[in-house]
Amino acid sequence: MKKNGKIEKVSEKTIGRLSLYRRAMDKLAKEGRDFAFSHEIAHMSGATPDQVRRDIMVLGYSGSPNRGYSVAELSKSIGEFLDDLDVQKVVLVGVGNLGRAILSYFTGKRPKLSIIACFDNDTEKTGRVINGCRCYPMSQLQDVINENSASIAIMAVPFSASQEVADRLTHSGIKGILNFTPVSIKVPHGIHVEDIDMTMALEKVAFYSRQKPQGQLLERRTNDKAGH
Amino acid sequence: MKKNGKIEKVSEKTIGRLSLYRRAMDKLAKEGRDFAFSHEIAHMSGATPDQVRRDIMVLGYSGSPNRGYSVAELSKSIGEFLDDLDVQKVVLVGVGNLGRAILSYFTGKRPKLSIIACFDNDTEKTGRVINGCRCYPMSQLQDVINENSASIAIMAVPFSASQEVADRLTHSGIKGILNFTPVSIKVPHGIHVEDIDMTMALEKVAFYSRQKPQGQLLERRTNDKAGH
DNA sequence: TCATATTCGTGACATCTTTCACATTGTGTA
DNA sequence: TACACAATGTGAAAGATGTCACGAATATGA
Ligand SMILES: NC(=O)c1ccc[n+]([C@@H]2O[C@H](COP(=O)([O-])OP(=O)(O)OC[C@H]3O[C@@H](n4cnc5c(N)ncnc54)[C@H](O)[C@@H]3O)[C@@H](O)[C@H]2O)c1
Ligand SMILES: NC(=O)c1ccc[n+]([C@@H]2O[C@H](COP(=O)([O-])OP(=O)(O)OC[C@H]3O[C@@H](n4cnc5c(N)ncnc54)[C@H](O)[C@@H]3O)[C@@H](O)[C@H]2O)c1
Repeated sequence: MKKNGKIEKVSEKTIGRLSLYRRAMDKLAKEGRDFAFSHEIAHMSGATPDQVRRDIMVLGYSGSPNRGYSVAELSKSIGEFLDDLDVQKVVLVGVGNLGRAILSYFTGKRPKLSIIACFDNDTEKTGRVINGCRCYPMSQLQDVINENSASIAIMAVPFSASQEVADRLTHSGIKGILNFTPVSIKVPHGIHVEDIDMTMALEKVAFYSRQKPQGQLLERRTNDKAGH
Repeated sequence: MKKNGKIEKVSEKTIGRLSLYRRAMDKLAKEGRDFAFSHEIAHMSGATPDQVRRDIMVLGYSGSPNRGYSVAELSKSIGEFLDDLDVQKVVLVGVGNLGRAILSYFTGKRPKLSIIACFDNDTEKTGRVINGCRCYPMSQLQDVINENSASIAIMAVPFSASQEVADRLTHSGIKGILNFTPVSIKVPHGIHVEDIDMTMALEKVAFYSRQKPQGQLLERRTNDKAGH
C-alpha cells in the first residue's frame, strides 16, 4: 500500500493489530482525545511503540512528530485499509450456547460488519428470531447467503458437523470463515479461515502458569543479566 | 527438553500446536488407531508434516520410521510435557452470555484442568449453581482461589471491569489468565495472559475475504520473482 | 537375506517478524 | 526567527519460525 506502485506484503499479524489500534482510537475519540502517541496506542493494544509505528506505515498515513497521530485520521485510515466499501454481510451457523453469545455480542459492534442471518438444524430454533437475528433452517443456507451476498460465516456447530458445514458454506459462495470448532476444516484455495480454539488457548495458559516459580526464564525487561 | 542438560527454548507456537496434536491423538485413539504418520497429524491439525516432526522433537519422544508415532505414547508424551502433575484449578469471572457458554463447554473437557468455581457481581447469579459450576460473589474471590489453590482464571466480564478484575486475580495468586475482554490488561511480571479477541478475528476474516477476486497476491508457490 | 519403499530426525537454509538505533522533522518557546 | 525537544519513519540487525533436503532407520516382500 506504499505510495509508489510497488505492492508491499502486509503481514497477517499487522492486520490483526491494526484492528486493535482502531479500537483504541475509537475509545480515545469517545474520551475526547484528538491526538495519540505511538506509545499510548501501544500500551492500549498490548504492542510496542516500534510495532505501532511500523504497522501504521502500511497505511500510508503519517503522524506528526511531537504531536503523534490524529485520532480521527488514524481511525479513518485504518478503516480505509481494513474495511470494504460496502457493508460485509455475515452469517452464523450453529445457534447453541456459543452461537447465541456471539449473536448478542457482535450485533451492531462494527458498522461495516453485519450479521444478517443465523442457521441451525434444530427445529426448536429455526423460524424464530434469536438475539435479534432471524434463524433459518439449514435447507435455506445457500439461498439466504446468495440473496444477501453474504461473504463471511461464523461456525459454531458441533465438531462432528464441522467439515460438512464448511463445505456447504464454501459452495454457497462464502469467502471467509471464523471457525470456533476444534477441527481443522479444509476449504478450497482462496477461502480464508480463522480459527479460534479456546481449548488450545486454555492449555497454553495452563502450561505457562505452572512451573513459573523456578521455571525457565521468559521474556524480561530487567537490566541485570539474569539473576546469579 | 533435549537429552543433554541444555535447556532449549520452546516456542509459544509449538506449545499451542502440541495441544492440537494431542487432541488429534485422542481422536485417533477413539477410532482405534495405534499409529499415526506426521502427515496425518499435520492434516488433522492444520500444520505441515515438517512442523509436526519438529514440534515433537521437543518432547524427546521418537516415532519409528515407516510406522509413524504410537498414538498412545505420543499423547502420553505430550501430556507429560504440557500438563502439570496435579490437576490445575481454573476459575471463571463473569457469568454472562459468554461465561455460561464457556462453562458448559469446558466442564470435563480436559482431565488436568478443572473449573472449580465462577464469580459474578450480579446477585441474581451468585449463590446458585450455573451449568454445573457454583457461582460466588466477587467478595469471596480471594478466599475461594486460595482455599482451592486455583492458578488459572478465565475473564469474561465487561471490558469496563477488565483491569480491576485482573488486578484482583493477580493479587489473589492467579498465575495465568485467559482474557476474553477486548482490553489489553496489565499484569505483574511472570503472569501469563492469553487474549482471545473475537472482534479482531472477525475483522481479519473480513479483510481477507474481500478483494480476493483480483486483489493482491497471497501465499503462492510460483517461481517467477514478483513482477518488477 | 537383501533390495525397496517409506517415514522419521535434524542440520542448514529461507522467510517472516520484531527490535534497535538514529536521522528527520514538526512543535512549542524564547 | 532560531533553538531545543520529543516523537516519528525507517534501514538494518537480530530473533523467531517455518521449510527443505537428505541420511538413517524400519517395515515389507521377493
Ligand atoms: N461453548 C463454548 O464456549 C465453546 C468453546 C469453544 C469451542 N466451542 C465449539 O463451538 C461449537 C459449538 O459449541 P456450543 O457450546 O455452542 O454447542 P451447542 O451444542 O450448544 O450448539 C451447537 C448448535 O449447533 C446446532 N447444530 C448441530 N448440528 C448442526 C448442523 N449439522 N447444522 C447446523 N446446526 C447444527 C445445534 O442444534 C446447536 O444449536 C462446538 O464445535 C464447540 O466445540 C464452544
Ligand atoms: N458474548 C460474546 O460472544 C463475546 C465475544 C467476544 C468478547 N466478549 C467479551 O466478553 C465479555 C463478556 O461478554 P458477555 O457477552 O458474556 O457479557 P455479559 O454482559 O453477558 O456478561 C458479563 C457478566 O459479567 C458480570 N459482571 C459485570 N461486572 C462485573 C464485575 N465487576 N465483576 C464480576 N462480574 C461482573 C455481569 O453480571 C455479567 O454476568 C465482555 O468483555 C465482552 O466484550 C464477549
